[in-house]
Amino acid sequence: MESIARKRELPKGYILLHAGGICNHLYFIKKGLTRTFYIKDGKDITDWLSLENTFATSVISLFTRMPDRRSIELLEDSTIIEIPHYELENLFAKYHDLERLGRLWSNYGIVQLQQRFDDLHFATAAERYAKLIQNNPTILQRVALGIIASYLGITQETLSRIRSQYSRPE
Amino acid sequence: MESIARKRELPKGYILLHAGGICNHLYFIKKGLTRTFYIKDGKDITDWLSLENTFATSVISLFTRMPDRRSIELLEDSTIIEIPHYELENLFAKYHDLERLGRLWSNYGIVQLQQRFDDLHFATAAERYAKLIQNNPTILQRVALGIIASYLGITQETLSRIRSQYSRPE
DNA sequence: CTTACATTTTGACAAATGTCAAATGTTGGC
DNA sequence: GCCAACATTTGACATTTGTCAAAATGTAAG
Repeated sequence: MESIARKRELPKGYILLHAGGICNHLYFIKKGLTRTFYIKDGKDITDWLSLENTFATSVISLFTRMPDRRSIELLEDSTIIEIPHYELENLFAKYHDLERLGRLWSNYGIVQLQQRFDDLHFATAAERYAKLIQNNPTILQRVALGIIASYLGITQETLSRIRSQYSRPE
Repeated sequence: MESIARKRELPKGYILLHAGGICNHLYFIKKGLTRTFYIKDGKDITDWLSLENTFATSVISLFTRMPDRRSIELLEDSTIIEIPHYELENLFAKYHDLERLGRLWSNYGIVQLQQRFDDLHFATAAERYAKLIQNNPTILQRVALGIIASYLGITQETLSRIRSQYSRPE
């Protein structure tokens, strides 16, 4: 297995994936924190945050083998296990049980994405913020507010105002 | 194969999946059109539209085996191929090649969902509408505006106003 | 300790979208 | 053709969120 996955210790700010490229790896975050982001109309949009023991990648690029606008950046010094796309595919082709694991992993990804989709679809900014800190109380200590705001689909100023409501209940 | 999947001719308005239940089927829409929807704060929210030759299901419920708030309703008389969850799993367990197909289908689902997620994340209502009619010019003739609006994450009145802008360019 | 820089908050105002009600348009029996 | 039921548009106004600028706060290096 050591020939397939590669462990890397990388510093805060390191770019795992550059925008406009094809994503050839699945990244497992052993320690640390990444954000997946892209630039739209000059604005920096954070698409996803991956904490320790979760995966990061551009799913669109990994699965379609086409370029994607997303980049992945380390927000802290991190330990990353990177697994090349072709190694995964080889394993899946060779071992039925691993293919099953791959399928279940994809299904789990759909469920997570669907839940975030639902939030964005018809939840208010305040509801989304409440859910985030409930599911992830430590995130505020680790990620700048501007990034959190963009992750939630709002501006930093709006998030700041939601927070000030929060602390002094009417 | 005929013992696994079941073909059904069903009328407009038929409910394929009831809210609060566990979704035990993957539905392939051979002919017709379905919407997946749920009620939030008394409002009817259309989550997904499945045209012919695509699938409909509650992915959350199908994959987690837990109840979900979503229902699936036929918007036209339709021909549905329904495949029970356990038949799928049996096939996947038996045939590695089918498991691969299942995995690739899930990956394709992620890509689609990611694209809709991106739209909702930081595209304006007008951008989302433009994309929908570009990808699916016939949808307006087949689906009521209120449903389209909710699918796009806006109210019917806002959609109506976006449309009137559209027809007379400034 | 203090300067320099980045982050967060606040203010004033603009733009986008929602709400509710009424008017208009469309469709399918009878 | 006419009516009833339903779908769509329009109007007036409220609410939410965004924009831009400035002030306040936090943080790290010398």
